Amino acid sequence: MPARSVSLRHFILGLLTQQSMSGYDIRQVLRSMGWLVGNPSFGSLYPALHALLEDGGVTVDVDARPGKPSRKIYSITDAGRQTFQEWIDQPVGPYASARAFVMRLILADNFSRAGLITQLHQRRAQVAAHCASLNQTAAQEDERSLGQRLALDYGLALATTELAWLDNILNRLSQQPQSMEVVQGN
Amino acid sequence: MPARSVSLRHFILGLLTQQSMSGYDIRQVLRSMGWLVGNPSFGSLYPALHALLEDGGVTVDVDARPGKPSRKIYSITDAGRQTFQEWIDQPVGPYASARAFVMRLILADNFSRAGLITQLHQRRAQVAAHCASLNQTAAQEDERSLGQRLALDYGLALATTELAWLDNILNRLSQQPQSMEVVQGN
DNA sequence: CGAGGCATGTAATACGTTACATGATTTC
DNA sequence: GAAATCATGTAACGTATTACATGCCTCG
Repeated sequence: MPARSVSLRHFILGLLTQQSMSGYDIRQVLRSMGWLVGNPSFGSLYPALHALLEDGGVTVDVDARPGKPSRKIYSITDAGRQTFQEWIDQPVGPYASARAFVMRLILADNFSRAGLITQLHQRRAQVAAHCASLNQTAAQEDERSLGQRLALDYGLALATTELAWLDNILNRLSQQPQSMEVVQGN
Repeated sequence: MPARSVSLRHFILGLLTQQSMSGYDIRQVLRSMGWLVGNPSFGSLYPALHALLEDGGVTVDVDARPGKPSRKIYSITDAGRQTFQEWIDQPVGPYASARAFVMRLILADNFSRAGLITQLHQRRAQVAAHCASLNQTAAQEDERSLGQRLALDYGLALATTELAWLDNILNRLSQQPQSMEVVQGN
């Protein structure tokens, strides 16, 4: 019973809670996010879907369109929903990458509002810890190569921005607890 | 002849160009960078070193310290240096993650100054492209979930910061072409 | 004397990428 | 008519994670 990270499978489930779609569609969504979630190839996408099928997390409907290549539309089952909920409810590990966080962000609609806020707080704590650790490393008076100094500076710049962003969103969320249009201002 | 990314092996080689060290030491360096380069476990570190040994990229010296556990100090060979140079000279792929970039940054000392600037420019171009792609996605008037809007906003915030950071460093590098203390001003 | 750090390793497993394979349709 | 897009899939390969296994030293 290994505590798997296995994000792709769960991510697919998350997308399917919002809408039934084909493997190809899923890839389009992923692509539209650019780098953010990586560019999973079909070689990982289709096997993931097949695995989900076997586990009973999804069902297929073949959409045979005369003339055009037929599509396989995957829909999530109740079991799939439950699996997904269990996954998303558990806190992200302390070393979660930005990518893992973004994936959860994209599926934020599947959180309760409170769940979303919890996720954001957890991320905040982790980024803050990362920041502190970088600062600590930077403060050491070891000889350090130019590259290492650059990398530390880079990491701190990004982490600082992320903290500010998180605070910003958390503020908006607590100020306008009913609005869904948190990101509308620009 | 697959164009491998195989970063860990090359990254180890890069570290060894700066100093001979043991597997444990390498892990310490990695740890000191926090998230930036991930936390490769020994399960990947040691096999990587063994593989490098077989390929003749490194040599070992056993440092038997009476009383204490003996350490295996790895040193890079000429062949290893060459392998590393070839790797680092080739441009990063268009989908290189921040992690891949940071790894190259840390090894920046192994670039010529011109090489470093080239790397930074390449990264700049890629981040700019990513940024543009996110903006394009954001501009589409599709219905979009809260999560997707949040993720796009997040990605843009980070990408924008990264662009600014890159410009900043590139400026300093071109203004003070001889100084190594580019990151000294905090 | 127990916890945690130092120091090395192996084996099972699962995961993703790359390349390969197919075939129809739309666009230039 | 060639190239790109839609649409699905398989197989080989390499790689990382996890868990396991060992042993000594130091600090509290």
